[in-house]
Amino acid sequence: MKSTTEKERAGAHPAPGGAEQACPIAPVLDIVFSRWTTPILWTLNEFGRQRFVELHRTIGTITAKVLTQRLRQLERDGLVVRTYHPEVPPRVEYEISELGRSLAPIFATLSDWSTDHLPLVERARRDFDAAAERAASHRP
Amino acid sequence: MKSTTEKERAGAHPAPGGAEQACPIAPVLDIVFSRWTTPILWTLNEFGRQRFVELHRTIGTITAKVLTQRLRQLERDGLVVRTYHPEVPPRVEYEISELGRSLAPIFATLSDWSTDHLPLVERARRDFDAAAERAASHRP
DNA sequence: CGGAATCCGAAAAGATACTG
DNA sequence: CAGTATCTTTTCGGATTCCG
Repeated sequence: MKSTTEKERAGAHPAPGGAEQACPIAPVLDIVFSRWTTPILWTLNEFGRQRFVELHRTIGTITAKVLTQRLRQLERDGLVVRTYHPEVPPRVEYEISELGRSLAPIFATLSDWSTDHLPLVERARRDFDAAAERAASHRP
Repeated sequence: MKSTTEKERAGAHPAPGGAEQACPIAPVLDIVFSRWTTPILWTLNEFGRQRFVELHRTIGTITAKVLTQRLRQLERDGLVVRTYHPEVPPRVEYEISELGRSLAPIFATLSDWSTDHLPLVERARRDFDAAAERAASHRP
């Protein structure tokens, strides 16, 4: 048995479900597009090397525990490089790797899509909710 | 109070946390890159209009409940169009919308990245695990 | 057939306290 | 400073049942 908590090891990925057969990009989701991995990668890609606290403050709402977990996973997947400086007080710096930098165009495309189409999504939501509201009032 | 289950309404999105400030593409994650939304969108984009059971079989492992939930969300966000045919037995068809189709280039880019870099990720994982293994054996 | 309602277990995330 | 350990809370997906 290892000393680390078995359930929270960096390698404990969710589940190799069956959607992977039907959708070729499903594996990428677990690697890049989890709740916090994308903001982390985006921040490191945008602002360059940062130490733990800086990263923590930049992202803002994430807890230190979750930040550590996600950073470990990203380090294991080779998207982030962790550098430990054995000083007092200790200093740890994170930077995006070459492999991680290869995601930059995807982030850029996503950002463009966001500015172009996000308003349409919000519009669609309002329409949908309004229609549902009207339908509900017709049969109480 | 509405008649639908409050907790499971299509509009019940997770949480407008604070990561949205730091990362401009965070909002897109909840819309497009949830566990099942991507396979659903990809399938509809690839194979065209399908009815509920077809979609269910194509994706394979998803349960009907979750498929319904995600389809509702996608419909609300305007990425998917639902067509109800009042017949016996009832027939419902889903197809990707114009807005949903605008995601196609992103999916293509992601697919390319996957084939190019996924092996490197797996390689990095093996290296990381091997290094961790060696480090662990040095201090038992 | 295409759902909706309900109950349930696993997993992620959050909060807090503590350490080298 | 940079985590780890532990506990609690929230969320998600799965299984089952029932209905028009």
